[in-house]
Amino acid sequence: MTNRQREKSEITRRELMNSAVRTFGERGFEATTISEITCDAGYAKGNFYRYWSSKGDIFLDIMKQKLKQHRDTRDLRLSKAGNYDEALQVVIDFLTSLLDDSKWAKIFLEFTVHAAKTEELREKLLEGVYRLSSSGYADIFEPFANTGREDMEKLGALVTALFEGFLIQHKLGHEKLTAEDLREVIMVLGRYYNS
Amino acid sequence: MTNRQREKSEITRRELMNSAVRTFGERGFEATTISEITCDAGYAKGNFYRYWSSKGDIFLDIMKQKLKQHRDTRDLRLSKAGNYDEALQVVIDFLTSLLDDSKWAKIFLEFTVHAAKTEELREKLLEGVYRLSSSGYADIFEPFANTGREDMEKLGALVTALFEGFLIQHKLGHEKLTAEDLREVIMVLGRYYNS
DNA sequence: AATCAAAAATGACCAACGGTCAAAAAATAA
DNA sequence: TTATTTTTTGACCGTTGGTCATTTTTGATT
Repeated sequence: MTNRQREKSEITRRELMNSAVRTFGERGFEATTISEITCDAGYAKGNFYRYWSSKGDIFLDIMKQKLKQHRDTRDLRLSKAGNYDEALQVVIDFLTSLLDDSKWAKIFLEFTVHAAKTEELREKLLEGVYRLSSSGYADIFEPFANTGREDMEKLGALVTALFEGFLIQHKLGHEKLTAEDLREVIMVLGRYYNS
Repeated sequence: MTNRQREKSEITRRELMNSAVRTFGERGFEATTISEITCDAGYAKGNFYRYWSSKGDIFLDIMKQKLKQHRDTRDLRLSKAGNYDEALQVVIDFLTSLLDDSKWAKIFLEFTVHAAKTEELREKLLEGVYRLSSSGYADIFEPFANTGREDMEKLGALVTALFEGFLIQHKLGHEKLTAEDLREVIMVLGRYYNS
């Protein structure tokens, strides 16, 4: 395989990926079809499977990529945090930044529940790169916390649960809870689990 | 239509319904097919649509029925509650009883996320018979609460969000949070929103 | 018992999906 | 020009939810 060939493959891959991001973003995970992705990019359906093994496979790629952006911003700000309350603020801002892209947050949720049905996808999702993990949160809080790691992991899991439950309600069009409410409750829980 | 005919229809409906409950319970919402439901009951596929208009339609029936059982138990106990803390306990026990049937709780969640994609199903789900609604919780807490209805509705929405976020984690096989943790957090939030 | 209309049940059929794969097209090496 | 490898194609497969013209069963009427 020459450089020129590798380049062509790389271009095709990128074209398909861009088309996938656009289409998933417009129509969600389940409603998006492989044909849509490939035809929009100017290719035939079969070509998709040279680059990804399934619809879930490419979505994991997208998810990892999008989450990384948010996390990088968060980690930068986190390096400047000096105490527990500031770390809590950074985490809350991180969640808020996910919510600002609420279309994608909802699509992630749709995919998460879909993935729970498939052994392979479920395992990948638990790896941590793809999800808000409780141990990830624990790593963030532990340096500043008064209580033990166990409590911080629980706090992390609770924050994730609240966030995803919040998303379900917004997916259904039930908007009783605001992002501000979420922030407030996480502060309350954050203090509770650090005392 | 004679009585005998109505009876026969009623029997068929019940047979299909039983088959559906069994199959949904074994294989979840998406994985269950209409053919499975009808063939297991000894009928052809087409007959299903004489009784329900879609797969989602029959599932709503099942959901309503199962939720009603839990709610009836809850309301009975609620009538004996004398103060805010006791009402909170009853609500927590209600959620725990849903969790004890965790297989179905997860299937409800699967369906909820599925329904969010369909205009018709989404609207029905918001009606309240099919879901833990924030106004329903507010009705429960309001008579005993120090704070206003707005706060109680927020508390209700938060409890639902926590519960469903908890379910997502368990669907993925991530069991950092226990039912006991859930209980504890709801107590914390319950006190916070009543002060 | 024979006839007929209404109700109940059937299953072939449809369009759509994710995914497969042998074969064609394009690019490279000889 | 020819041979080989890489890239792309699109017909095809099995499966699904849902439709509907047709058949079977039922019960009333003569």
